[in-house]
Amino acid sequence: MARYDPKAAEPRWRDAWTAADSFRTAETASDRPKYYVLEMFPYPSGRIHMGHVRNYAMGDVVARYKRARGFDVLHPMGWDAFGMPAENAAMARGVHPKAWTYANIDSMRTQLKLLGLSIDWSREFATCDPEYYGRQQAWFAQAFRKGLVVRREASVNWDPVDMTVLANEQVIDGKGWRSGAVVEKKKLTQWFLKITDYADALIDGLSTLDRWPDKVRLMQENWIGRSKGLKMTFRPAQGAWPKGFPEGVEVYTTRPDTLFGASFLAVAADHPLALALAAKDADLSAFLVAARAGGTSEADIESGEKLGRDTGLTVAHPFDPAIRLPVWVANFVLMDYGTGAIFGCPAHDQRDLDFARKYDLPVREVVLPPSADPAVFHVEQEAYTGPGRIFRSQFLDGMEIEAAKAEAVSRIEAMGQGEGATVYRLRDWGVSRQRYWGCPIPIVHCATCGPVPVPDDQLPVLLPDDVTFDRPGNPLLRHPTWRHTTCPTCGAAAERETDTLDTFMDSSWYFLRFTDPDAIPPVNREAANRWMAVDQYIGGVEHAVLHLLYARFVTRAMHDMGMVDVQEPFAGLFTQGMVTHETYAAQERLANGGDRWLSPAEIEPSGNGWAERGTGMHVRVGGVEKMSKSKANVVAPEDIIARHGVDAARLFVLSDSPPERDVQWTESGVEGSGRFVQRVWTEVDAVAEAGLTGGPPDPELERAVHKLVKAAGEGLDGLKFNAVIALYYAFLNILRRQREDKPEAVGARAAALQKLIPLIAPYTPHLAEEAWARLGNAGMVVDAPWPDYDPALTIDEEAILPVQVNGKRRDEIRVAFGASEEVVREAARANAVVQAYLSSNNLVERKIIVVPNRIVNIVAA
RNA sequence: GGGGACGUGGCGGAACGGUAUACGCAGCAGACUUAAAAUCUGCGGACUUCACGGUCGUGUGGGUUCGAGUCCCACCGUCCCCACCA
Repeated sequence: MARYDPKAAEPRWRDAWTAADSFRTAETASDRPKYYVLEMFPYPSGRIHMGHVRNYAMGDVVARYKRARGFDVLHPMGWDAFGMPAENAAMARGVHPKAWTYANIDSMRTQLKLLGLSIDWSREFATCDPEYYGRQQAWFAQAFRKGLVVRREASVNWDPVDMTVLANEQVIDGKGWRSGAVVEKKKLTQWFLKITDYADALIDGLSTLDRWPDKVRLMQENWIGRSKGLKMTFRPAQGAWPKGFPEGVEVYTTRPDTLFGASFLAVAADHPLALALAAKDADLSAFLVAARAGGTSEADIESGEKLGRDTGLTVAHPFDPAIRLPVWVANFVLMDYGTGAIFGCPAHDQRDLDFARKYDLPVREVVLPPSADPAVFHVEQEAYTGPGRIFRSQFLDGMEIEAAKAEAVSRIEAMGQGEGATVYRLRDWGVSRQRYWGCPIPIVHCATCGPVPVPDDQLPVLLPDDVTFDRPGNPLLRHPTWRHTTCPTCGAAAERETDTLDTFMDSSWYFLRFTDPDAIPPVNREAANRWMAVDQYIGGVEHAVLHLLYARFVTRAMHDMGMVDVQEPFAGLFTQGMVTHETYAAQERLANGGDRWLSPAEIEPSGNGWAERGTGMHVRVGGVEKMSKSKANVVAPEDIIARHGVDAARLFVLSDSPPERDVQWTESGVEGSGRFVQRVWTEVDAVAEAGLTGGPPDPELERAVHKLVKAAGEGLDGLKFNAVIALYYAFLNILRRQREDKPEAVGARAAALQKLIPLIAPYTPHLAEEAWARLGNAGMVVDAPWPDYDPALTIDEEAILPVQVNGKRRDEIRVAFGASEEVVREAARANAVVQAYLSSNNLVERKIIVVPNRIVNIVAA
């Protein structure tokens, strides 16, 4: 019997699919339903890694399955091709970012094609193609005209390594998401997309995304951070108030119910009042500098001391002007949230309490916990934030917290000193990047007309090729001629914007462009209506509040600009886990004391451990971690494919763990997947050798295959790839046993295999084609429909029911499937083991619970 | 500090509230082979029993239920997200 040779068969079938153009998207809409499968498109680093294999294998299984199920499938691929690494390569090696990027795309495309993915490559594009970014510029210009794009000076996150601004979402724990450098605050004039205009829509839209993980929806909701409260003004009472503050200070609070507990006001170090006072107060000025220096990393907050300065000013309490509150500047008040000022209620807010204890400010309890004694209740070092009734608060006394909030808000509103307000944590999306390798912002700055969007007939604004990277900073800014142009409106000499767009802009609408990559407008509305929304989007959870939030925003913005009809781009989202591997450290350490990590290729088995290949030195096995160059625990997809075939690799990354969890790559595991491939071939080859027909029927095998078809489809609908593969293994065990027990039942096994092969085709498509041909089928399995099943054959004739007494299994009985409760009850009563157990323990039957076809429980006492 | 997820054999994991540990990996024993590889067969929760069997077992402690890995409460542990957000 011949072994299956993946190395020979796999390229042959890839060529056959290409020759037949099997994955070309249906050009025109049919009466078949549509299905849009998309995996997050890759950054063209130059090499694919196992994470790509897993991501694209999942998408490919879904795409091939839906195709077999009769859907018109759109399954495209492209490249998220702008970004810093191309410029870094230019600076390090003198290669042009464009040449570097396109060369990487070429080699990555070659590698990706080895995976045998059912992708329509005719729709491929890169975001650095002028045909793509030019259309992005058209959208941006239109958004500018609609007022969705604004330019303003703002305090921004500055990455000193990449020398560019970062959006809030791109700062992770105080560091740049790509460079890892500690981010600085800078005042710069920047372009912003007004994502905050969509804060409510983006939160409310989440409730329609019922095929998204709850976790991602929650993360987005928290990121947008909607809170309802009161914005109100405290009027000046005493002190030398600087000019410009006749009304006093406006604060934001979510606890207007605790207004009578106020003991101070605090403004941020960047607050206009603090700045005005500091202008004439050197001591305060020094304090502001120190307060701004405090970081926002975890350690800073943990150890961060509450610091403040009394301004000497006081304000009047709105409900009782006799009460005067001092105004402080405090380091823990943030300028860019709410109004940059708060009233402090130490008894019911931990930060305010810490501050009050430090500076000896009054602590006045106004919320009485249930069943607490008002005469005794005192807050010491822990603020009380739980439920209760208001006391010591005049007209609010006796109210529950929510009622008191409502009452306080309406009184303040009636007094004209404020109003109920909703504030958000979300900030506008700063999209200016001071970099070369990105989409030029299509704006011209004119001395008389101001910023003017470039008209559509002058797009794209092309990136110049002749740029230099010999100095840090933005090459566009120092290009001798590029930025000099004329104003599109008045024709006078003018300058181009030299900032480029955040690359997250590029990935915020590419899924729309895939529906018609050659469209003249950014999006072909008809094509988008046919294909959108993406039915199944698959990618890493690390984009939960980056890409996925931006893409939702841009799609909604395009909708409101009349460009598309969809509002939510991704109807179904799946966040897959990473590929991990054990780590191996050499016995001796590096000079700096760090571990010298060894790659899996550098070690060999030794005793019951590992030794370094060549030296034989003992190897320490470290933790299981995400594959990374720094830990050397990377296996290259090309090597795996060369050794085991791509089908085994695809199968393994899907089989060994649930798809949302990390999967640990092991050599023995992928060998197991290789065995699966061989075992399928063994069964196919055996029936083919025997002539594919003849012999007795095999009802047991037939039932098993109908059950399998049902379960495999249901499992795939739920993306339970690992569970489905386990069923295939179990079925192979049955098939092998039947072949040994009833070798003559060739026709029955051939029939079973005719159903099995299309089931495995989404996972191991090359093997499936080879087997399909060997089974005598004319066409390719890629064009074969998903098998159907007879529901009557998915149930057994006989049911084996465990019999429990008081919840403990004592024996089992066999009854006809679907037998009535009465029949089951009598059979259980008649069971000898049960009778013996009851009588020897002096138990009498009280009740019998029958779960049809499942279990019987005799309740006895 | 706030929010969320998850704890099941040696390992990855499976299990509509209904026989816990399917399937895979590793391991042990055996068959085939001169031998090895490959392949195939069998055995693998703990304690106890010659055996049939019995008792205990899904992080810990309670609860709901005829019945709990699954639902509820508390705790312990691990991981993820957010974070002086008023």
